[in-house]
Parts: sequence; C-alpha cells; structure tokens
Amino acid sequence: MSTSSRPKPLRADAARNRERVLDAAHKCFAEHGVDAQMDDIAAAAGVGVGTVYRHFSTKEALLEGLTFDYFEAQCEVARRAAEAEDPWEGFTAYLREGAEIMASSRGLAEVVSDRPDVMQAAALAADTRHGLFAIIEGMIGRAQATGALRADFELEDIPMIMCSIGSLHATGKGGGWRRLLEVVIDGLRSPGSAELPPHGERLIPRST
Amino acid sequence: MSTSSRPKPLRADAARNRERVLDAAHKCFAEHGVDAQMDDIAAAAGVGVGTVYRHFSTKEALLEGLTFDYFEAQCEVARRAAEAEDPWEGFTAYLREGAEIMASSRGLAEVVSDRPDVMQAAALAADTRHGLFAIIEGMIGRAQATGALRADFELEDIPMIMCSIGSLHATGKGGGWRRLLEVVIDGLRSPGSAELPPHGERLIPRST
DNA sequence: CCGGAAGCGGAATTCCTGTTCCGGATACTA
DNA sequence: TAGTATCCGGAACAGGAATTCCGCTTCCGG
Repeated sequence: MSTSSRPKPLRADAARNRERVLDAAHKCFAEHGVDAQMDDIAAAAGVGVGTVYRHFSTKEALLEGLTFDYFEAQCEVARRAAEAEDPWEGFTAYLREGAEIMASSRGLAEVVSDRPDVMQAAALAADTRHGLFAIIEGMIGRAQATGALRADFELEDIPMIMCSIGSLHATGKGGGWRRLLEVVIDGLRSPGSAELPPHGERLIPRST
Repeated sequence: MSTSSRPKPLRADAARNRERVLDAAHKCFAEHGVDAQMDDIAAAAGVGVGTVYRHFSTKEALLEGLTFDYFEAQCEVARRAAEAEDPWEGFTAYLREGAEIMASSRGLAEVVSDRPDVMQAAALAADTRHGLFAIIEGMIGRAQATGALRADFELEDIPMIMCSIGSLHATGKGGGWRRLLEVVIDGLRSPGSAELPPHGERLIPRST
C-alpha cells in the first residue's frame, strides 16, 4: 500500500504528500487508536485536510491502508519464521513477533478487535499476494508433526490469539500482553489437557 | 446498584422507571456495546430521554452501573468457587464462570478493554464491600499450594485474562473465547515452562 | 516561459449524539 | 379532594468530528 503503481503517475508533490499522509496516519493511529482525527493526521502530515481526502477518500480507506501494511509485515515475519530449523521455535517466534507488530499500534489492535470486515479483506489480500495462509499452515503442520504443538491447534486460532493480545495493548496495560502470550504458548504445547471447543464465526473462511 | 437505598425514597413511578432504564441499559449495552445510544436506551425502557437523565446524570453513570453489577456477579461467582473441594477445580471454575459473565455483554467487554478507570473503581468498590481480592487470592494461594497452578500466577493476571476474553466476544467471533480460555487454563498449569514477564501498569493497585 | 490540468488548504457544512430545559402530568399528603 | 413537590417527555441545543467545496497555487509538457 505504501508503494503501489497507478494508471496516471502522480505529480511529484502529490506523491510526496501521499507518503507523508500515510506516515502521519500510521503514527496517529498507533498513538490514539482509530479515534485519531483526520484533522490531526493532516496536521501531523503538514498538509490540509483536503489533501488527505484527495489521497484517501475516507477515514476508512486510511484504516484499510494501515491494515494492509500490517499484513505485509505479518507475511514477512511468517516467511522468516517458517525457515527456522526447529518447527516449534519457528512457530513461537512467529507468534511473538506477530504480536510485537500488533502491539506497536493501538489503532491496529482496535481494528483487529472491532473490524473483522477490514481485517478479513486484508488477510485475504495478503494470502493472494504472498500465500500467507499456506505458509502459516505449513508451520503449524510441522510443529504438530514433531509433537511439540498440540494437535487441535488450527490456523484460525492465530487471529484469535492476536486479537486477545491486541486488547491488552489497547488498555494501556502495557507489559501484560507478553505475559499472556507466554501463558498461551505454554497452553499450546502438546498434549493439551483440555479439549478445545470449536470456533464460532471465522475470520479466515474455510478454504477446503 | 440495581437495588440500593437512598435518603429520600423515590416516588413509586420513579422507582419503576429507574428499574426499567437500568434493564434497558443492560440490554442495549450488551447488544450494541458502549456505543448504544441514550435515545435507544430510553426507547427500550419505554421512557423519554429526560427520564433517563433524571436517574443517571450521564451516559458514563449508566456504564458505571453496568460495571458495578458485573462485579457484584463476579463476587458471587468467586465466593462460590472458593468453596470448591479441589482448589484447582474451584479456580478454573471461577475463570470459566467469570468469563461467561463477561461474554454476556459486549458493552462490558468494551469497558474492560477500554476503560481501566471505570473498571478499577468498580473493582475497588467490590473489594470493599465483599473482600473480593482476598477471596480470589485465597483461591489462587490454595491452588498453588496443591501444585496445580503455576507459582508465578498473580491476582493481576485475572483482569488480564478477562480482558483478552472480552475482546474476542466483542468481535463477534462468538465461540472463540471458550477455546482461548481452555488454552490459557492449560498454560496456567504448574509448572509453566516459560518465564512470565512482569506486569506493566496495573488495574488492581498493589495493596502491600 | 506559458497555459492549464492537477493539487492544495482550510473554512464551511453536515451529521450524529449526548445533554439540557421546561410546560404539563402524576403521585403522595393532609 | 386540593395542594404541591416530583417526575416525565421529547423538542431544542451544543459540540465534536468527518467530509465537501472552491478559489488559489504549483507542477509539467510544449
């Protein structure tokens, strides 16, 4: 999203402003959450509101850009983690790093918690572009094959975990999320003693 | 909160309306979250907005009432769980039932996630009235003494868990929270393999 | 260096919600 | 049953935030 080609190349100043707006949006959303105001984003970008709207027709569009970038980073992390020698290490590293990204932006955490629509669209886009789901499922499968990860773990559990982590970040209980994540990771070791209830509605649609 | 005595007893119709408003508020907040509108609450109560404001000077006050009631229920659950023969069973039952209450209201989940101030005030009030913290700490201590609960578990971990559970409810990923809770419970068994990072800011102030 | 298309700024507009206000209705008391 | 303190309804108000509008400015090709 940060970098994309368009039919009519933008005028030099316009391209520059677009980047500024996107940067400012990232900062403002990270700090104030989705309630960051358009006027403030414009100010942070050193630009008028009109200019923000010229590039992103809506606040929603800006939020989508944010989410899009999040998945871009997520793909990078997943790809790297998938190459780890030890599957369990790779898997947990992915969870930890993915959570770290999430924790970096309050706005992101709020989108994950409250906007399944935006999230799903971005997730599907990431899958199309980088095969995200396959990468993660491969990681999960390998970790389960070694007997380290509990057998009933599913792909869909990942957004669930990220969502719960995000909610902790949002409350300002800063350090807490790392703590919960470690508890969760311990709970994911094989074999689990409790039987896991099935998922309800899914963020990631079943593919098969 | 639902039941309270006041200096001047309310006029019969006023008392009736107060209850209606509170009920309506619970329903609306449960369904639409904290964004439920005052007008809708009034309508649901079969009353004018003015009447809502006569009883609760502010939307915030209504939210506080909701939270107050939540802790009232929480105390009841904790007290019951504390009497279980097996400490670990009692402890996990408390987590499951507490989460169930939380899952019953989207508004509640949002308050837990986004309003530490309201939450803390209600928690302290519940502690004053029913000694909530002592009850829970007793439960934790006993579960740790039997060697079932990991030794590094703290009281403060409870709001953290409830908060994360609440965030799942809010997204509409209905069934998911039970699943995460079971994973977390597994992760809380003794001994944990990961070292838990310390908490950051606290919802429950240190007493000692 | 010019003309005009593409962009820009930011005041004004719109919409949405919480809150206030007050004339009229109602429930207690004597 | 009259008198009055309370209470009720809901239109009007207020403030905040997203979005629009349009005259002015800046880039870019010729």
